[in-house]
Amino acid sequence: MVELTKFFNGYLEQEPLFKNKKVLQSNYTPENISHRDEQVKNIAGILAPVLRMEKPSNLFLYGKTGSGKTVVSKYVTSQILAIAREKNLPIEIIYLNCKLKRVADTEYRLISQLAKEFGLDIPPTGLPTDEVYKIFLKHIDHDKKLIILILDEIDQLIKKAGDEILYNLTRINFELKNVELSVIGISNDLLFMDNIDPRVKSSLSEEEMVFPPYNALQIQDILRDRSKAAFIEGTLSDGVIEKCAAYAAREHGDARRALELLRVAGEVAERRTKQIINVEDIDEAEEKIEKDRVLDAVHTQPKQFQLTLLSILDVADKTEDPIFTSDIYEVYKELCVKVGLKPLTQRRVSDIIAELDMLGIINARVISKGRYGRTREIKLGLPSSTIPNIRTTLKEGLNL
DNA sequence: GTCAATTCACATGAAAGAGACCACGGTCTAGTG
DNA sequence: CTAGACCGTGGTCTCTTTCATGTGAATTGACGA
Repeated sequence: MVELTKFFNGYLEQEPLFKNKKVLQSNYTPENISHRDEQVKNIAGILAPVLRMEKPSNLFLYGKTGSGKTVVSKYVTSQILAIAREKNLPIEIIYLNCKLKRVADTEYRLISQLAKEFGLDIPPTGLPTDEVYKIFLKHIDHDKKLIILILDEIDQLIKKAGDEILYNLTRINFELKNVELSVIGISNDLLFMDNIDPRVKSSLSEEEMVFPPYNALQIQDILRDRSKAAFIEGTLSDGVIEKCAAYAAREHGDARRALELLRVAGEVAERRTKQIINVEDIDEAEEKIEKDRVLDAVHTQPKQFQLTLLSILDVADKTEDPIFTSDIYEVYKELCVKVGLKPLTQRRVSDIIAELDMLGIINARVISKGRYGRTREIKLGLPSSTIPNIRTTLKEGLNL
C-alpha cells in the first residue's frame, strides 16, 4: 500500500513531458494545416455554395492513409459550419467512418446512424432497411436544410455492402423536397471506383481530388508544428523528429503513423521517468505499437481466428521453409481437436488467412508453384521479440 | 530446343444456411375498478 | 378494461458451408531443327 502511494506521489512529482497529448492523437484537427493548402482551397471552393444554400457537388477524395484527407475535410467543413452557425443557416455536416465496426459498415447501420445524428432512435436491428429509410426521410424532410455527409473509408462500406447504397443515397435528393444531400466520399483505395455501377459513379463523383503522400520533409514540418503544442519545451532530443518522419516516409508518407510514433515514444519515455525523449525511445515505440496492434486484433477476433494464428505461429516456429495454406490447415485441425472446437472447412480457413493478412499480422502472398498448384505463401511480419508474448496470450485465451 | 497443352492445389466467387439478436403486432393472462 | 407477458413472424448480421469456377507456371509431350 505504502509502496503504491509512494509510486503515485512520485508520478505526480515527476515533470510531465506532455503539455497537451491530444494534439498528437489521430482525431485531432489542428488549427492550420501544413502542406495541404491547395487541397484546402479546392475543397473550400467546391463546398462554398452551401453558404448560399445551394447544393454543392458531390466530391471524392483519394489518397493513401495518413495523407491528410480526413483532416482536411474535417477542417474545411468545421469552418463552414462555424460560418453557417453565425449566419443561422440550416446546414448539417455529418462525419461517418465506415470502417468502424457497428457504426456504418452496412446500409442499415449507415442509415440508422444518420438518423441518430438527427436525434432519432433507431433500434440496432429488427427493422427492414427500407423502413428505416422511410422513418429517416420523413423525419428529416420537415424544413429546408442542406446536409453534407462525409463518408470516410467508403471503400470498406462498398466492399461489404455493395454499391446500391450509393445509388440510394443519390436518390434521396429526388425523394426529398426540402433537404438536399451532398456526399463527400473518402477512400484509401484509388482503384475502387472502377468496379462501381457507372450511373452511380457519374452522379457521385462529380468532383475528384487526389491527395499525394507527404514526403519526409513535410512530415517533419507537421511533427515540429504539433510537437510544439504537445510537448513541454526541450523534451525532444535532436533527431527524434527526423527519425519519426523517416519511419513514416518509408511507409508511403503516413503522417498519422508518424504522430502516433511520436506520442507513444513520449509515453514510453514518461513511463521510464525520463526527462527527455531520445531516438532509442522511437524504436521501442515502434515495437510497442506493433505489439499492441496485433494483441488488440487477437483479442477482438473470434476464436477461430486465434486458433488459425496460433497454427501459423506453430508452423513458422518449426520450419524455415515457406509455409503454405495446407500446412496451416493440417496443424489447425489438430489444434481444433485439442481445444475441442469443430474445425472449419479449408475454404473458410483460407479466408481467415487472407483476413489476417489484411490486418497486417501476417504476410500472405498468392503464388503459383506451377505444376504443383497455387497457394498462399505465408510469412510472419512480426518482430520476433513479440512472438512469444503473442503466443502465450493466444494460448491463455484458448485454455491451452 | 521450342511451344502449346495439361495439370495441380489451391484461390476466389456466389449463394445460401444457421443461429443470435431484435421489433412489431396480436393474443392471452392477470390485476384493477 | 387495461397493462404486461408471451408468442409468431419477419427483419439484420456474422460466421460458415456448399458448390462452382478461376488461375499461373512447372511439367509434359509433340514437333521440327
